[in-house]
Amino acid sequence: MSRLSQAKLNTADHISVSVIQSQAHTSQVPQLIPANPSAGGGKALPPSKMKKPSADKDSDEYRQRRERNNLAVKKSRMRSKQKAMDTQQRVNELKEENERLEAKIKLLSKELSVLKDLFLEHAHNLADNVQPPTENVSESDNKLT
Amino acid sequence: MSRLSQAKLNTADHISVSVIQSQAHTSQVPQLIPANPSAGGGKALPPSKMKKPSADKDSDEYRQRRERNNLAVKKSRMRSKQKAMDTQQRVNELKEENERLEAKIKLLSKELSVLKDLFLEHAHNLADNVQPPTENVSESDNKLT
DNA sequence: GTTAATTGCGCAATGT
DNA sequence: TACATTGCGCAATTAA
Repeated sequence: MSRLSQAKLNTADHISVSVIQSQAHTSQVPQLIPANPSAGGGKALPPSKMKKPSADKDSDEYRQRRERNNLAVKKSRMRSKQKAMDTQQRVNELKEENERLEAKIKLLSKELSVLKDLFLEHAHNLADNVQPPTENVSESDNKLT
Repeated sequence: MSRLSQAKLNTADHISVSVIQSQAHTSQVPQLIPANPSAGGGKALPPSKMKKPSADKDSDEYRQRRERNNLAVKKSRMRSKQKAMDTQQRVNELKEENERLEAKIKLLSKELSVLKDLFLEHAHNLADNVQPPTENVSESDNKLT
């Protein structure tokens, strides 16, 4: 279990915040947007327990960690996408392989069918001819067309 | 092409910003964090073109749009994940199917092999016996083992 | 033109 | 402690 805080917050409590990257456009100051404009009464969050009102986010170390995590995230997502593509590729390959195999089965079945027919034919011939253990094989045996 | 602004900004220009959800923990004020502390000189972004310094983000309509988009995003991501799972499932199914087909091929091949052997046997027998239209068939003819 | 769907990205919590 | 994953929201873009 996890993400409860966020989900609760943004979805339920409506306490989302947003910031912008500036430069390319808007360029404004980060703004806290209480999606709950109605909350005129109580302060949603007790400003207590703020160890570093100033530092913390400004911390050099914090930024480093963030940056590294961002890289890790990007990496992870790339892998994820690559994996998905590979899986899709695998599906295509397996499909082809399948068709190949089915074709082979079809061919083998056909061959078998032919051979079996030939066998039946011979069996009939034998049934007619193999009678005379002493002197068989005569023109009359010929039942084939 | 797209996302250039963001990529440029955060990655290259280092003008990232961050905000928090508050409540469950930190609960601080949104803070702009110029990853580029060295930029003491020029104002990165001309504060011009701010139509609504106050409203905009507070806009009721804005929140509605955001909320709708958030839902859409969630939906889209769910679908994406589901699709990935389905694809993986498909791979498994195809693999099984493949094995099934290969087994069948093996079986058919075996059958064919047997029948062919029988045929050869018969052929030899015939070669030995069906000869005497006149009387050539002699033991000496037997080249078989 | 509006809305929904996608997509890249950063943050934070959590997993390893 | 570092890196990897994952859920989430934002904004830009694209597709309906």
